[in-house]
Amino acid sequence: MKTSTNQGLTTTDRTVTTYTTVPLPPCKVCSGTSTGFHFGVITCEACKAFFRRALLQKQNYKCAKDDNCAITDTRLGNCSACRLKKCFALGMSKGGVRRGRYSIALRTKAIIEARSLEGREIIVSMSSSSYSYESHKAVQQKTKKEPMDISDSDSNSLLESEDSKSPTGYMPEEEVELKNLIDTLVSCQDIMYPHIRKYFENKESVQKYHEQIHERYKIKQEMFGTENNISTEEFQQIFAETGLDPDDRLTMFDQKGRSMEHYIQQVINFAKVIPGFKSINSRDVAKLLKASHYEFWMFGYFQAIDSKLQVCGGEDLVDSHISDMSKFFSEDFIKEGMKFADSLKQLQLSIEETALIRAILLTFTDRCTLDEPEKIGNLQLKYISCLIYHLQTHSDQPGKRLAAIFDRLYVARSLSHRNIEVNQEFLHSWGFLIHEYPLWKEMLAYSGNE
Amino acid sequence: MKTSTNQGLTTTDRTVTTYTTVPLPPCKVCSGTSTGFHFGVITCEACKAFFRRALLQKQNYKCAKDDNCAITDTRLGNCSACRLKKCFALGMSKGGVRRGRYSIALRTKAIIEARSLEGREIIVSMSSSSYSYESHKAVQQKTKKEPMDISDSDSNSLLESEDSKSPTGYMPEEEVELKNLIDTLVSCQDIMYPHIRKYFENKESVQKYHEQIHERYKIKQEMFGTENNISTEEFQQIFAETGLDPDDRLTMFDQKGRSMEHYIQQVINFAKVIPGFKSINSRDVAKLLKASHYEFWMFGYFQAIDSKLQVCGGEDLVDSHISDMSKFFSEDFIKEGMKFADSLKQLQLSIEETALIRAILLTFTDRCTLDEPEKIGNLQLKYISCLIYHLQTHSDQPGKRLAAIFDRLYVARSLSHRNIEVNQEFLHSWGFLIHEYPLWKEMLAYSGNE
DNA sequence: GAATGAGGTCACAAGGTCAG
DNA sequence: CTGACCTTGTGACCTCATTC
Ligand SMILES: [Zn+2]
Ligand SMILES: [Zn+2]
Ligand SMILES: [Zn+2]
Ligand SMILES: [Zn+2]
Repeated sequence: MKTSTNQGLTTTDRTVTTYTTVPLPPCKVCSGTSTGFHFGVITCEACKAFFRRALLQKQNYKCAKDDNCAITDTRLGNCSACRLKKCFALGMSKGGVRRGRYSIALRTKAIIEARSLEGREIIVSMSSSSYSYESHKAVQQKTKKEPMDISDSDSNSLLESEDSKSPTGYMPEEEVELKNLIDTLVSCQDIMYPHIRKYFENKESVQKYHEQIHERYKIKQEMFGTENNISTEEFQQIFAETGLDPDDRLTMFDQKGRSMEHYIQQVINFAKVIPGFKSINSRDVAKLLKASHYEFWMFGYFQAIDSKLQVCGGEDLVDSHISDMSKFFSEDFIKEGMKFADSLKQLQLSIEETALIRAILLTFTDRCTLDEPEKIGNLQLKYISCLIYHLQTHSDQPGKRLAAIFDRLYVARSLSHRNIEVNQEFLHSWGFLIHEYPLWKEMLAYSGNE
Repeated sequence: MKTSTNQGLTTTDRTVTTYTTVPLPPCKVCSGTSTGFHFGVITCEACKAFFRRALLQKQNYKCAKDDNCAITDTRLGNCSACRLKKCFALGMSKGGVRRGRYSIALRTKAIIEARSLEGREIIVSMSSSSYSYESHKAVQQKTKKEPMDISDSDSNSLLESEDSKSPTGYMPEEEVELKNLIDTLVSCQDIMYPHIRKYFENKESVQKYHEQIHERYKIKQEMFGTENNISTEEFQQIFAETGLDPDDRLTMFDQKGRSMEHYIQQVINFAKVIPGFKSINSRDVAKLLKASHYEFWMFGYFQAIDSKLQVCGGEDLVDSHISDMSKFFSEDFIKEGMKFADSLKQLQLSIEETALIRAILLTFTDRCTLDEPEKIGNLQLKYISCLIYHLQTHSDQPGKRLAAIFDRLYVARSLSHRNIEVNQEFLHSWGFLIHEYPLWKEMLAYSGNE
């Protein structure tokens, strides 16, 4: 009969993103149109064939130039030696490659991780400890064996999407499981950060609160003028010589310090409590918490930021205007953060989404060297599955929304990197006061790996 | 045996196999039998080797005559100097040549473009802006960065056909995408030109309509005789002297003018709405619309023409007999158009094919100088993919049909060139009345390149 | 049944060869 | 020198095992 479906023209149209999943980034080797993971890396059909051929018949390619030719779209001539070199540098290899269908969650996770690796070929190739490939290389389930594993047993099969609809009351076990996990995460968040829910449920009062902060700032401004612009150096000199606190900077520091100590304590408690984290060794937990600090805060408190009024505050935060914050941190960076918070607001995240996202961003395995990367990777997979399930049942465009969320996650990571630098500067200037706030200090001192 | 396995095309038997694409035109240099693209141009083996050799050992050929010898498909007697010159004039060059296999759509596009260049060597070589080689030379998209591109993605307009999935329910994503694009194009056409569909669905009533027009013409003819043959000059003289409209010419002009204004407005709206066009800058859009005007109309309204009765008309057109039209345009040209319309009718184009063809002919990048030729080229590739897909699923001889369609497109382009000249004459004679119809005026004023 | 990636096939265009 | 034919790297498309 008709059959005859799939054929021709597949590749030409892959350029356009598919709606149901996170979009595939371009070929890591040549920037052409990618068609999935090949030998462990997202590449185009051409680079895939090239690499396969290279493995097959060990051609001794020689670069005619300096071994650093750019590999662009290879439809035009390219240096084969450098192309192959780049393939290896990106981690392409024959072994441990995944086969068969991906669950949506796994696929999403793999792509996100690949994206977060952008422009890091060399590092990876040098360090040779490529955790980051875990997810699409030999993700394999050893699971089975282990008796322990995560709150919710094994069953890493996960939703399957597809049916998922349950208007009739009945609900498959897996769905129940995911639903429970979501509820639990939200509850944990509610318990540890009871105020966060208010940002979702009382947006008007939050708005008023922000206006008040702004009001107070204006009054202060009128009383004392705008000449608060004492530089960090000037301030420290005055303080050293006179012991005075000319612009309440120290008071603010202490406020912030106390607030952060409490906040961080709750982060730790959150991690202790949420499903799956209990079984992770504490060294890894500590690393994960430190590495995701900025993002974890941002996705919890983006609604506490008002980029128009340039204020930030809430019942569980230190209220402050950007002019206060910039006494400690780079104003540019603060503004970037505010802009980012704005973009999150536009997404209109729900509290469930927020809790799930925060769980996901806690469990990126490629932020640092971990003792149990697979375990944590599987955990993240679970959270991603929950998010996908939640979107499928609560959004009319789940694929698009998922992509949008992961796009934000991606951007947040780059901000997070900036934050580490900013924190270094902060510590340099204010480290002499930090000893009273050990948790904060530890958080600030995190500089990348360990 | 049977086993329906799929090839590039339908699989009646396995005999078909061959990728019946558009036939390859003869060698651009010597008119011999071509063997594909060589150094960017469709040539024969001989010319390919000749050009390669010429690049290798830079012989200084000298023409014994006047540097304009004809190059023929003979083994001996070709002037090497002129042959090489012609090679260069046609755009042959070593750089940026495609490697590897072609996708069906790309190959089709490349050949079509090559054909449309016939007899234009010199122009191309002078302008040195050889857009037309884009498709087989470094077509590729740098895309990557752009949030980009084309079609579906948001589908912010129009029905978008949500379901659209055919009887059997499931369908691979890529196919769904192509199908959606086709549906969307058809819908756009339906919305902007609601009457076009009637030409497809009520051929009998169209036929009757045409007969009525002819009837009226005959009646008028009997009443007033056939001596309406006042020439343009005579008419204008009478009009200038008396202000009279002896043969209703001015009334017809106004009718036509109003009709065209509306039609062109719908062309613009069509372009605003169809997937992919939204992201093209308006300067390019304007150029494309103007350059394809004639063809776009023809492929939309060929069924409104009856070459036997020599009439043209429909609900959204100005009904007229050839004797009316020839008051404004060259009768020869009108007859050519009618003949062409007839050939289109014989093809029995479906409404989907029509919509796709119209999208394709809007996006030829070699009609004029464009700001974003690659983008538009990629867009056209998309439309061509859709057409190929549609033919594969709806025609029993997709390859043949594709070739036939592109053959018509090719002929249409030459008519389009004639049309530009005809329009110049028209403007010359009737420009003094055109100011009330600014869109029409702009369309008519188009003379090739901006 | 649907999706995915390894491996395979062969269309395609350079570049080379060698009788004419 | 010419051009039919061959060799080679390439990449679009297909098949199939695997996994969900
Ligand atoms: Zn590539
Ligand atoms: Zn090189
Ligand atoms: Zn030739
Ligand atoms: Zn000559």
